[in-house]
Order: sequence, then structure tokens, then C-alpha cells
Amino acid sequence: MYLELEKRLAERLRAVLKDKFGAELAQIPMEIPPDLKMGELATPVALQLARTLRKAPKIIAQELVAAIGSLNGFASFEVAGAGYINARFDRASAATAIATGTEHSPFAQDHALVEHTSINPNKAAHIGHLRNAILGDTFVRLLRAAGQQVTVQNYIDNTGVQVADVVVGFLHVEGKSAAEVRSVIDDCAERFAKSGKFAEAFDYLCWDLYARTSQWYTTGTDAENEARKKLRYDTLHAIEHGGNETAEIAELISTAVLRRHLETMLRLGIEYDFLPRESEILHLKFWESAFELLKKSGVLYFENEGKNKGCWVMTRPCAEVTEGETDEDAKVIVRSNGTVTYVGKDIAYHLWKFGLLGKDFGYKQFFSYPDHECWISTEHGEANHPHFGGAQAIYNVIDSRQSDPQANVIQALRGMGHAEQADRYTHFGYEMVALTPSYAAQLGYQLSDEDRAKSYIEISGRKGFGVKADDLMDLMIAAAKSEVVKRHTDWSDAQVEEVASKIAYGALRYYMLRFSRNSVIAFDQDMALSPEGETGPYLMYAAARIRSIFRKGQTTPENVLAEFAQLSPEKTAAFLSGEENEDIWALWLRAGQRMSVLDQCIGTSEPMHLAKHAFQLAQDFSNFYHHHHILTEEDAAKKLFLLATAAVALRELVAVLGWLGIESPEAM
RNA sequence: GCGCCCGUAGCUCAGCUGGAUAGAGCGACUGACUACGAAUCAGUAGGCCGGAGGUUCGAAUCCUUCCGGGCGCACCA
Repeated sequence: MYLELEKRLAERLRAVLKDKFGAELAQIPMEIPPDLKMGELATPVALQLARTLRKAPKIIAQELVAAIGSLNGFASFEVAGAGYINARFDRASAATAIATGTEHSPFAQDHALVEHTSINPNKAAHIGHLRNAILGDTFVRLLRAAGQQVTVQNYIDNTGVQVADVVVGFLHVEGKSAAEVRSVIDDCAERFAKSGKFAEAFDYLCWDLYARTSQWYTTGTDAENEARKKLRYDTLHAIEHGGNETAEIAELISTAVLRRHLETMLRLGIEYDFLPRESEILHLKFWESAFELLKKSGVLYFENEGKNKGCWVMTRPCAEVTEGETDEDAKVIVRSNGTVTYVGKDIAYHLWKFGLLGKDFGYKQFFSYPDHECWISTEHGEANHPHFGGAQAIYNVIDSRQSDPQANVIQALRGMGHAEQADRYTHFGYEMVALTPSYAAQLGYQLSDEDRAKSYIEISGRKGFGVKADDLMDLMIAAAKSEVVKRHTDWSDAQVEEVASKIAYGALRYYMLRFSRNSVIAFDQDMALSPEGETGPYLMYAAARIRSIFRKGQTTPENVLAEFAQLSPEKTAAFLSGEENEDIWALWLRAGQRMSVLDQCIGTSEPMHLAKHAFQLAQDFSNFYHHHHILTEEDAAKKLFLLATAAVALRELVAVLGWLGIESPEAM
């Protein structure tokens, strides 16, 4: 509703400005006044134009208001302050629009590709990976809500050094044979399927082995360490090359771990469409095709001088290059030994994402969700498969530290003449997740006095210091359970379990989403699960309480809204005006802002705005709830109106929580 | 050395393309359960928006510079 009226007013103003002053503005600034008493929408456009028109802003504003006349959906316009134009909505018609809730998204119908999660398939997922996946998944939900067609990708680096380390761990630290590794994987799967205990799952076993192997490289004699390091790179190269037993074992390990990652993320409702793997990018020779394109476009050049002599290099994004001089700072893409660097492979991969490579993966089915399949890359795939890649816009959810390589890829695209694609390549960066000192201590980590004074404690997967995602979720569920049990002694165990899980997952997702992407999250379970303050449980509680009103009133939001549509505009307007009803009007207005918040989230690639909006909506409702008693209201029309208010609040809250990937229980 | 991010209330954070009196949550203090769920609500105290310049009718927001903190800048992957 808000977004529609905002656009309508901006359009009218643009026409009036052109007609009266000959001024053409691409954008009419619009804002929400600091106080509802001033109206629902305001524009400082007259202030902005004062200089160019050489006129007092107040005069301009007055002339504009006169020229606007009347506008559908608005009650009045007035000049305020130094030259603001404040607009008041026609409250009854606004309420009708909000109650019907048919506002559709005004966005372009693009095909977007979101890549997130991308965990090295060599150990269990940890809390930092959860932030990545939750951010990515939420953004996917937002794009879909806006009507975009979205494919979700999870890039798997199955031929990297991290996988090699676990292979080295099994084969050389533990001295297992290939057959033994196979049976370990099978045993783990079997035991885990039977017990459901994550501690017995294969990704947990790898977590410890990876940490041990990392240490093994540095804890021998110098000569031993040298040999171990050689072993590490020999293993890596065997995996990259493929077609040997080491590569086969790596494939088994990475696939088994990957499957666990998908299960972990599914707990939070996070699903994927396609899993492109590094191994296919190598074996299907994506790079070779990209190399030709890069050479042809002149983005890459062969360096004959300086420290990069013998390499194919690329100029960096912000580099200042003087003609005739060697650019020592250039980014090496092909090494002097002829092998390609990480950025090179990434360029090839991104050309594929935009459909510019002229090559495709083979596809096979890998993992089934209730309503769709997740596909994985393979050399020789199934004949019938969906089409991936060829997106118009891409979003890469990768932590902020990777901004440099991301910038290199964008630079290459632009250099190849794909400016439009480069502009629609978003590095969806985010900061790390750490732990509050008190939570780290709660998890059993020994902290120094210095650590305790810090505002957060960093985690490290390599050192095995951190919280595994599944453990974290289990801990949160257990904590939620103890609260639920206290309040509902009559519930069955299954009921408690279900509601506690919803609370825990919702609390986790909300906590990962309530901060802006570039702020470090110091995670604390108690803070995330707190029923007070800006948390998931607070939001879920608000929804549960509204549901309980309808249960007790023996009606449904749908019935109430259908009946509300019959109420006369005069009555609605009366119920929405007056000092004592300002809080109700504020709640309706908040409910009408969903689309404009969505617009803001997508425009800034920042889901946090929606999290804040959901919180404010719940807060507005709680406020309303304590000031107006609904079910005992004697005036039938007034009671209907109050019920409609609750219905709208619930519908919006549930919708917004759904976009955040949070399910709200019927009762909690 | 170059580049990116951050510095706002005791703490954790919002503040959209410059705009009206800088906002939340937590914590502290006061109040409100014989009415729809108090896992709630209302209220009070608390800020030279890191410092200094500049642009502007107008700056937490833009520019410059300094201070303080974090992270990138390999022919590693």
C-alpha cells in the first residue's frame, strides 16, 4: 500500500514539476515524517529546488500543493516546516487496500542466481557457515517474493587443499587403506542413521581428523614436516588430476560430507537447486574456453618482464598503469608453469553463470527435497535435466575477506565487454560470526583474562575451535524445550519437541539476520533465545498471541477480513481517527509497508531491514493489544474493526516471518 | 605502501538516495496481571554521532585530513 501511494504521489509531482517549473527530476525524494501527526508521507523536493528555481522553498511548496489538487488515496497535502510537503492518506481507503492485501510486487521479472553456503566438504558445518546460508537463503526468499525466478547454487570446492588434508589424514596420519576409508564412511552413515546422534556422523569425524592433520604438518622434525608438506601437495595434485585412487577417495569423502551439509541446512529450511563442483570445472575444461576468450579480448596479456615474467596476467581494478612500464602489481592468472590460478577458474565459472562461456556442466540428481530435486555437476550427466546458468543477475554470498578476488572477476567481465553483467554481479559480503566470551565459556572453552575482556572471541575451524552447526541447534532446542515444558505441562513430548525446534530455528535465523551484513556478530545463545527484546521468540510470541485471540473468539482472520470488507468507509475512518486510536493507525500503516521494505532490501542487498520491520510490526501489535481489548468490545462494528486489525497484523507478521524463513508455532 | 570495512547512549546495534526534535533492544530505575497468553506493556534517566576542517539553506550521512580498531593486497588453494 505504502509503496503504491508513494509512487503515485511521486508521479504526480514529477508531472506537476515539469508542467509548472519545467523541472525534470529523475527521482522525487520521499520520506516518512518523524511524527504521524505530520502525515504519512513527506517530500522535501521544494527545499531541493529552491536553489535552481531561485525561489523560497515555502513558496514552491505552496504552489506545488495547489497544483497537485486532489489525488486518489490521499486526503490532503500541506506545507510544513521550512518547505516540506506533507501528505495525509485517506485512512479508510488505505485500510481497505491493506485489508485486501493484494499489493503485487512492482519489480522486474529477472532470472537471478544466488550462490551461498559453499562450505569446504571436508568437515562439519560451523556457526559461521550458518550465517552465510541463512543470509543467502533469506535473500532467495526475498527475490522470489518479488517475483523473480531464482536458482540457488552451492559451490563445492571438492578438489581443494582442505579436502586433500582430510585425505592425507585418513591415508597417512591414520594409515588407513582405501577400502578402510570406504568402510568408515559406510559405518558412520549406518550408525548415524540408526542413532540420529550427530557426534557419530561422518562430518564430525572429519572435523577432528582435519584439526589433527593440520597440526601433524607442523609437529614433526624439520625433515618430516618437509615430507608431510610434499605429501599434502602430491595428494592435492592427484585429486585435481582425477582418474586415480586418491581422487576416488577424495570424491567419496567430499560427497559424504556434502550430504551431511545439505541435511544440516535442511533443518533450517534451506534448500538448493544445483551444486556445481570444482572437479567438473577442471575436467570439462571450462578454463580452456575462458582462456581463449580472455586472450581474444585483451584482458589477459603475456608478461615478458619483471617478477611475473612468463605468466599471463591481468591489470587490477584500481591500478594506475603507465604506458610502456611493467605492471609489477598485475594479478597472475596463469602461472609460469602453465597452471591456472583460483581467480582464473573463477572467471571461467562466472562466464558460465552469465551464459557467456559456451559450455555447460553435465547434470545428475543428487538430493531430494519434498517438492524438488537438487542436481550436482558431473562429467557425463543424465539426458533430461533442468537448465542452470545463463542468469541475468548473480549474487555471491561470500565473506567480506574475499572482496579482492571477487573484484578481480568483475574486472575481467568488464574488460571482456560484459559491462552489463559486471554491473549485475553482486558480492553479497558479510562479516564473521564470533562468540561472546560468556558463551565461549559456556561451551567449555578455557579463556584467559584477556579473552574475557574482549567483546567477542573468534573461532577457527582449522584449530577445531568453534561450534558445529548441528550441536548449536541441538543446544538451542534443548534450552527452548525447558522453557516450553514449564509453560505447557499438558503437552506431549512430540508437541514440545516440535514447538521447541521451531523456536530454536527461528531464534537462530533471526539473530543471524538482525545485524547488517558488515557487522561482526558475537553470538550468544541466551541472547538469541531471549523472549524479551529484538529476538525471534518475541516475534513468534506475538504471532502466537494473535492466533489465540481468534481461537478464543471462535473465528478466523479470513472470515473477519471478509466481513470487514462490508464495513462502511465512514465507520472505518472513524475508528482510525482521533488521538486514542493513533496506535491502531500506526499498526495499519506498518502492515502496509511490506512491499516498500522488500524494495529496500533488494535495492540494498540487505535483509536486515526486513528483520527490523518484522520486529516493529510485532511491537506495534503488542502495544495495540495492551490498549484495546478486543473480545469484550460491545460495539459490534468496533469489535469487527479490532479483529480486522489483529487479522492484518497476523497476516503480515506470518508473511514477513516466512520471508525470513521463520515458522511461527500456533502456540508456544 | 595501496585498497576495503568499522568508530553513534553503560553494552549490542539501526539510522534508506544529505532534510523536521538522532532511534531500538539489553542493562538500570518506576509503575501495570480478578479482562483476549505478563515469554507482555507503559514510563524515567542516559548521546560534542572518534577529532579537526570543508561543501550546502541544511551533514551522523558527502569530500579532505588525522586518530583508533578490523580485514585484504601470493605464480597458496
